[in-house]
Amino acid sequence: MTAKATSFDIAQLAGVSQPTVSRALRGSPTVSEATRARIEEIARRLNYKVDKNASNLRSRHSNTLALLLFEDPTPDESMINPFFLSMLGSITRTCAMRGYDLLVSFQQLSADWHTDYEDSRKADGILLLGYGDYRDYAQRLGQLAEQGTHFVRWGAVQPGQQEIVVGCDNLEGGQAVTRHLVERGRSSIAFIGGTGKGSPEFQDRYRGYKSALKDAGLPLHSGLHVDAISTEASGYEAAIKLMRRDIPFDALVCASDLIAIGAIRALQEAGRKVPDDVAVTGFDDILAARFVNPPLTTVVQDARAAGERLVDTLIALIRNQPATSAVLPARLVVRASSG
Amino acid sequence: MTAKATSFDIAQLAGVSQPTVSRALRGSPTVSEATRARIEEIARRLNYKVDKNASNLRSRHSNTLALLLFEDPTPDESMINPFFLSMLGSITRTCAMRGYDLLVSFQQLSADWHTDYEDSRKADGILLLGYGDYRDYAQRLGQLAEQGTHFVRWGAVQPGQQEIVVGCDNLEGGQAVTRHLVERGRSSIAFIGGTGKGSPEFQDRYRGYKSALKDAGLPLHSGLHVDAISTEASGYEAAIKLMRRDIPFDALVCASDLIAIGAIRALQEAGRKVPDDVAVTGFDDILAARFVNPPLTTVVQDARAAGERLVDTLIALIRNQPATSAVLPARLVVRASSG
DNA sequence: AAGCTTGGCACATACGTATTCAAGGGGAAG
DNA sequence: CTTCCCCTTGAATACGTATGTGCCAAGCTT
Repeated sequence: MTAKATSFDIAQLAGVSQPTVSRALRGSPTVSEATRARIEEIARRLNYKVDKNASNLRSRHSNTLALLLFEDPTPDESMINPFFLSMLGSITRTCAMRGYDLLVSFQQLSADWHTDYEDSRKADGILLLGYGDYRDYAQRLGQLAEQGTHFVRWGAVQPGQQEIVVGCDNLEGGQAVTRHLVERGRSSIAFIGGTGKGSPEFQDRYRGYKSALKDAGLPLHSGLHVDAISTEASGYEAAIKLMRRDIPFDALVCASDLIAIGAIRALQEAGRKVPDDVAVTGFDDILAARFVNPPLTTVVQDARAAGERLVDTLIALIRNQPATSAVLPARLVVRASSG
Repeated sequence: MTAKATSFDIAQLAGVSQPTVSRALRGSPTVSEATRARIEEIARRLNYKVDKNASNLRSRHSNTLALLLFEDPTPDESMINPFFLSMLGSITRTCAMRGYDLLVSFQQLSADWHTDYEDSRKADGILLLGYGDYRDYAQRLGQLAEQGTHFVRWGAVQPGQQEIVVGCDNLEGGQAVTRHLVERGRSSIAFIGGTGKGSPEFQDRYRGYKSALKDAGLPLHSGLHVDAISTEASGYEAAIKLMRRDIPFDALVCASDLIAIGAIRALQEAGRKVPDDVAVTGFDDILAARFVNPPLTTVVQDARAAGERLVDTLIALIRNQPATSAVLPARLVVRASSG
C-alpha cells in the first residue's frame, strides 16, 4: 500500500505543473488534447483519485446530497415506511447518475437539521422525507426556504407554502379508488385513516374520497369514518370500532395498505367475507399487498419517478435553475379485494 | 444569510488565536476552562459549524462510512431485499450514535468500488451488502483486505477468507426450522432454494436442513430439492415443479420468505392445504410474512443487531482495534404455516 | 534566589486541489 | 519585420482547519 498519489505526482511525471493536471482532469478546454491524454494516462496508471475533501474545500461545494428521514416516534417495531425504502433505491440511483453522493440519516425531528448538513458543508442540499405533520413546522420551513437553504420536501403540497415540495397526487388517488368502488356497485363506503391532526397525505386521500362520493351522488356519513395511523394493528382496531357502530357498509377505503391489511383481518375474524360482503382498498402498494388474501386493490405511488423527481428538483435548486413543486400521478391497481 | 463564520472569526472575538479555537472546540486538554467556555459561547452565538471538508482534509479522515449495496442484476422490479432495508435503518442509527456519517450507494457490482470511496477519502471504511456469490470475488476481497482497505462484508462466513464478515447463523437457522418441522411430526421434508452456484446463505441454510434431517434419522431424498431464487414467482414455479415429481412430501423448507409465499400460493392452487397437508416455513421474517394466509413460520435475522455489529466492527477496523468476523444468532418464529 | 518544570497559548505550517493572474510562444495580420 | 492576439501553461495563492514547535509566565525544587 503505497502512499496515495496526488496531482503533484502526476504533474511531475507528465512534466507539467499541478494546475495543469487539475484542469486536464476536470475537462477544462484550455488544455491541449495531447497534454490531457498524457495526464489521463498517467492518472489511470497511478490509480489516482481526486481527494474530495481538498476539492470540496477549494471549490466550495460538495457534490453531495443529504437525505433526512424523520421517523414517526412510534414505539412500533415496524419502523420504516416501506414506501420510503423503495424510494430510497431510486434516490440513490438517481444521485449516482447525476454525479452526486448521498448522505443518509434517520433522525428524530430536531430543530437544526439544516445546520448539521449545509452549514458544515457536508452536503449542498437536503431531501426531507417523512416530515410528518409538517404544518407544525410550516413557518420554520418557510424561513429556511427564504434564507436560501437548499431543500426539497416529500409530501403533501399545501397552499401558501414557501418551500418546494414533491408529492404524490393523494387527492386523485383517493378519488380514483372510491370511484372504482362505486363502479363496482358499492354504495355504503367507509373510510379508515386520520383526518384531523396527523398526516396531511391522509387528509388529501380523505378529501378525494369525499369528492368522489359527492360526484357519485352518495351521502357522506360521518359514522362511516374512523381514525387510524398507518399500522396493521391500528387498522385492525379501527375496523372493529367501525363494526361495533352497527352502521351497514359494503366497502372500506383505507388510507394505507397496512391499515387495509389489519382491517381485512378484523373483518374476516368477524365472519365478513372480503370482497363479497365488504370490498377493501389500500394505498401504497407495499410488497405485502400482493400476497395477502385476497390480494389488495390499492393505489401505487411510483417510487422510481418520485425519487428521480426529488433529486432532480433539488439539483436544480442548488444550481439556481428554475425549480418548482410537483405532484406526481397516482395509479389505481385493481386486485381481488375490491370485488 | 451572512457569510459563514470561520474559526478565525471566533478567535478574533474571543481574543485568542485560531488554533486555540480549534483545540477548544475539539476538547483538547491544553485549553483552560475559562477560555474554552468563552469560545464555546461565541461559537454558539455565531452558529458556527466546523467545515467538514477542511477538517477532513487536514486530519486525513472523514468520519464517514460508505454503505455499498450490490443489487442482483435481476430484471425483477422487486429490487431491494426487504431485509437489507430494515438493516439500513439500524445502520444509519448506529452511525449517528457513533458520530459517523453514512454515504449510501446501490450499485451494480463493479471492480473498483473501493477506490471510489476510500482512495478519494470520501469514506474511512466500507460496508458491503448483497455481494452475492462472493466466491467469484473471494480472491479480490482477500487482496483488498491485505492491502489494508477497510471494509466489512455482510454475508456467509466462509473458511479461509481473508476479509472480515458479519453474518447470520444460516446454518443454525436451517437446522432450527427443520428440527421444528420434525417435532411437529413431519417426515418427508422438501427444500426449495439454491444449493449450487448462487447465494452462499442459501447453501448454509440447506446444510442446516441436511444436518437436522440426519440428526432426526430421516433420509435425504434428492428428489425433494428444487432450486429457486428469492422471488415469489420463483418459489411458485419451484413448488409446481416439485409437485410434478409425484414424490410425497408433508413439509417444505423454503430458503426465503418470498419463496415460501410463492410456494404456498402454488400449493393452495393445487388444492393442498397449508399447513394440514403441507407445512411451510420461510426465512427472513419480512413484513409480509405476518400477513399472508396462513401466517408464515420463519427465521428472523435480527436486523438491529446486525446493523450495529456491522458498524461497530468496521469502526474497530478503522481504528486498528481488534476486529473479528461474527455470526449472529438466528431465531425461529413459529406461526400457523407450520401446523 | 537561581534553575526547572508545567500550563496555556501563539506562530508557522501542512493538507491537496481549484482558480486567478501573468507570461511565454507562435502564428496571423499589417 | 513588427504588432497583436490567442493558445497553453506556470507561479502564486486561497480554501478553513489541525497539529508540531516554541515561548512566556507562574509555580516549584534545592
